[in-house]
Amino acid sequence: MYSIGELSKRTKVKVPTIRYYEEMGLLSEPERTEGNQRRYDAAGLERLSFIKHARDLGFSIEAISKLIELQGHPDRSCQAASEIAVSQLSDVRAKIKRLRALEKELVRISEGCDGEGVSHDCYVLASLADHELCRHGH
Amino acid sequence: MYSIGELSKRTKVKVPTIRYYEEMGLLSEPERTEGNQRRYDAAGLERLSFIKHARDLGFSIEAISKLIELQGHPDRSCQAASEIAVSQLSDVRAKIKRLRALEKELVRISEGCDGEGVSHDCYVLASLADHELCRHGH
DNA sequence: TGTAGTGTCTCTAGTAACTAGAGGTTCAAG
DNA sequence: CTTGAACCTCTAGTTACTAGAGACACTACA
Repeated sequence: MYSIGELSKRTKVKVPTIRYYEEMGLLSEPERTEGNQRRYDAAGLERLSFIKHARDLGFSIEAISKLIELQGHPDRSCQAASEIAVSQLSDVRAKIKRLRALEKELVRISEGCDGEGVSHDCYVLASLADHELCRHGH
Repeated sequence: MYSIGELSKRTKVKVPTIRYYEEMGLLSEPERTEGNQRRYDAAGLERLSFIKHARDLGFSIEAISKLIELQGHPDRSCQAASEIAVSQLSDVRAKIKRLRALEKELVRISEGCDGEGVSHDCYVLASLADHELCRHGH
């Protein structure tokens, strides 16, 4: 049996975050000692590792909830799981695309100013004030 | 003079967001009609456009505050502005890098499951449960 | 067995950048 | 002069946590 602190060390999830996951229903309520402290078993540790890994991959709490639901029904079709993963992937790709456009624009803006002039002539400020100066859509 | 709704249409910033920016100190308090409604002038419109553009580029409210500060002192060095832009750029690049790693991993995970099996054998679920299955660091 | 020190408990509030809604007032067109 | 859209303020909700207060529990050592 692990205390919440132990679990935290093993999974690298902070203690308050573990309690938060419990409140959100991602972790089921563990046993308690007589003194009301949480004690986790191996299943609790596994579950938390799953959550942590999914969060690291950017899955939302909601998505993780659904995935956990599925895990609990090993006989059910895993289409939903596949869909969640695919949607997460397209999410990530959309973000990358957008960030690349921003990157281009920021490079251009930064290059226009070496920081040695005076605010009045600053290309950074001018670029932000006037969208027309932008080369790429964003 | 523009009403808040007019300003909203011209800048594509939603009305409550404009009020929010005012509360955050990004926009100075505009004049009011006798009936207490906000009325903006050309300067207000320009300022809001600046904010909108910067937000679109991912600058934080805090960063924008600093940039506006600088705009108000045209004689001051623009080094700070340059630094803010550069830091925003490296932020964006870091995000892209991280998202690329996630993308790779998600592609791999998604490809392992066509959604036609059963949850018990699902590669998506297995991958999330076991970090060891991951090829790339994240 | 006593005690010190660390870990844990619950609860509230704060973070970023908004968004939504309630309940009431003002403006502008016809 | 009326009607309906736009506006006002205020509170609370969103996401995924994080921080802090004040109190209680556990463990190791003397």
